[in-house]
Amino acid sequence: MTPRTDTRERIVEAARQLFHSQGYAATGVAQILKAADAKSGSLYYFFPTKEDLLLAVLEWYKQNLWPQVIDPVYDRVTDPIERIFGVMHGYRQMLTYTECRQGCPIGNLALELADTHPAARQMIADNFTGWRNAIKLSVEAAMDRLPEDTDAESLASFILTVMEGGMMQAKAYKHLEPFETAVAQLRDYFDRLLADGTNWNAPQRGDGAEPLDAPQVHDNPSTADRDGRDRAD
Amino acid sequence: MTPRTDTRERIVEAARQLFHSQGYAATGVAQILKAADAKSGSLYYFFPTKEDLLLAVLEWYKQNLWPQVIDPVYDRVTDPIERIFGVMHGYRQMLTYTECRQGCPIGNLALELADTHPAARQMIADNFTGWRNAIKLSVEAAMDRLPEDTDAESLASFILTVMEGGMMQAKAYKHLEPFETAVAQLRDYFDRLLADGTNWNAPQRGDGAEPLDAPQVHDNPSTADRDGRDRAD
DNA sequence: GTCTATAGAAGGATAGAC
DNA sequence: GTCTATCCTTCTATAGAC
Repeated sequence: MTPRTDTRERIVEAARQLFHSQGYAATGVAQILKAADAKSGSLYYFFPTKEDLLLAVLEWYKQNLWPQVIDPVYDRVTDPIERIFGVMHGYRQMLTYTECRQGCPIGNLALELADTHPAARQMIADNFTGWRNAIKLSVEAAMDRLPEDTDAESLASFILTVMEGGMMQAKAYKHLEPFETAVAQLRDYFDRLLADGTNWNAPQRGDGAEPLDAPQVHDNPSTADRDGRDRAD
Repeated sequence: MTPRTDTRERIVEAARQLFHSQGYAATGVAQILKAADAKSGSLYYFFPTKEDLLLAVLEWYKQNLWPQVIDPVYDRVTDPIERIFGVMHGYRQMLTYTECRQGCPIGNLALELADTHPAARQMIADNFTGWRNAIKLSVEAAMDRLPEDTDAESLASFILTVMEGGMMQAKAYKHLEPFETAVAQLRDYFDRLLADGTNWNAPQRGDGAEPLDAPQVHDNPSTADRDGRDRAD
């Protein structure tokens, strides 16, 4: 047999996708092996237990936060406030592609495993911290437009809160609306924070800080999906 | 044997607690039976499948939202804004009692099961809708102090978003701080909404609408847990 | 590193007596 | 309605050849 050098990665990738769409406990090792086209001998050669495979998946998410989630947005958008909403827009697009299935992989695993799998809980917390730090960079970059007593850490944490809470409801309702609403309310909050920003010499929105090729990044609250249809399927 | 008349309820209650602390897939029928002191014959007499038991648990949560969550707060607090933060405070207390374990039972089940168990997903959505409607009542009661274009439904949905996102992070970090932060930021948002409220003839906070016996309901943002210790265990 | 085969426990669910 | 006994599947993990 030609020995494949990517077996470990294929197993991690298959596990990652299955954990995301079905959850950890509901995904059997046999199912992962089938999806990865591998045999149990290979899996247990790389990972002592299923939980170690889970930790590798969580490590993958940690490593891929910037290349997969942050960079694509921060490369297109320069204005710090719009970078934040650009990241939210990225999740919105994911919800659209998946018809609101799956949601946030870290959030899913957090609620399923935090109480029963201590090592996984720590990795999940690390993932949240990484995300919050990425957003915090943008909050800090916008500090000159925000109220003087703004705590960048708290505001970044709140943005994570809104993202996770919005994704959860979108998944529960199988509808984009609750997520759109959450983002629109967060935008309203930011508008009020910016209106209260005391440093009027700092650059404002629309002064060229926001590139022209990223208009789709701005979620317009007034055009949020409000067609009145029932949120159920 | 003395036939017990509460067997069904004991099974539902045991399942409810175990699903809350371990998740649905991770909880075995045998474990439920042991906790409920019942035998499989009884369980399958009342419930055709484990999933039907899950639906009964979700029905229980629906029935108990007002008596267990809303009424205890609304009975103590009359000011509509403080009622909202009183409900948040109730969850804060639960997090304290459980040392940030468990979190929101509905949120947990939402992320674990929404994609794979359609009937459960619908019940979960119904639970969210019930919660949102309860909060919406208070938002509507405060409309005369909020900006004219406030959408009570959206704001109530956003409050649910903040609650769920905050609980998730508290569970992931095993620390109250992210929840406190979320509530403090939501309070800040409300303060800004109220400051923008145009109807200055409407009753304001501190005019007696808020009862004196409920001072503990107000989460003071400036006293939020900020001891700087690492959020891990 | 990967294969086949399988151990050994736990999973959900059923049958039939009482 | 509740009991015991058990069926059959699936689970995680291991053993040992290659």
